[in-house]
Amino acid sequence: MPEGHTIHRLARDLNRTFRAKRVEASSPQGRFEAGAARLDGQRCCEFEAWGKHLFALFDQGDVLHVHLGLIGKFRKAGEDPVGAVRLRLTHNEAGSKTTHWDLRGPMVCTVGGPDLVEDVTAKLGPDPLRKDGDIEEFVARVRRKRVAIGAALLDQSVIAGIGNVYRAEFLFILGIDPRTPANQIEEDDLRTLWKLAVEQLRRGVRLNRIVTVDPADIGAPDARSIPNTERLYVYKRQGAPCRTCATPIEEFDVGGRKMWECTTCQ
DNA sequence: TCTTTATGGTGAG
DNA sequence: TCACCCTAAAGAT
Repeated sequence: MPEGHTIHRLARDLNRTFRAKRVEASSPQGRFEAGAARLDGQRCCEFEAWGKHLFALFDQGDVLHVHLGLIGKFRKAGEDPVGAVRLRLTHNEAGSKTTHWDLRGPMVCTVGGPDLVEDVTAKLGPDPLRKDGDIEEFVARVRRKRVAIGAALLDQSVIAGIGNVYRAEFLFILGIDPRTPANQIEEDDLRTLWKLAVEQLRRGVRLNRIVTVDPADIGAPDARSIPNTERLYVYKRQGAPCRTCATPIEEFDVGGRKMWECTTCQ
């Protein structure tokens, strides 16, 4: 379930276990044996996220780079590895409980040197969840794009961390047709879009799930209490009535991925 | 118990 | 544009 909020939440949770700690690394599945052996026994400085990319920095300069892709998972696990565990990280220290984190099905899992973070992030746009995420950089990058705004929002070199759910939801909330050429959107509207991304992704990190619906819209006391079936405005809701105007939500393709919109509100 | 689908991205053609 | 990667939840049977 990985859009940017998932990766930032993972970095936060992994830091709680591993920051400034010695790490045991292994590859029960065997596909990452050399990399795990290289990291085994090293001290982790910290985990860091940029968009959908996760890094672990080690004190000798080594860097672990993980990208979950569509189906990857990185979770706390029990004593015995289950299934194809690419990488297991363990914190095992006298005086504290042994903790395992298991990585399965990642699109990327590699180890490199100190330049790895820079090499990867040089290709990425600003990340609305990072302190260095720059709104003007976002505006400039979008305005260089002639593709539809719905495609531009999925382009990680324009804005890092947005996926197929958030792009559909943001464009609904702002009343923008996904097919509008990116370079035709007003700068003020792009700034509003960035601020919405900051606010929404922060909520995603806090709740550890994507909830874009305004609680007031459905009479809920707060975002946390919104049930999963009511947490989104348009994503995967084709045929269902728009929560604002009851027009049936439509599904079509934008930028090679499925998109949903309310043709009345957008 | 089975089949389908997915919040992603790359690389071949 | 499409096959592919190859996990696991959700849906179909």
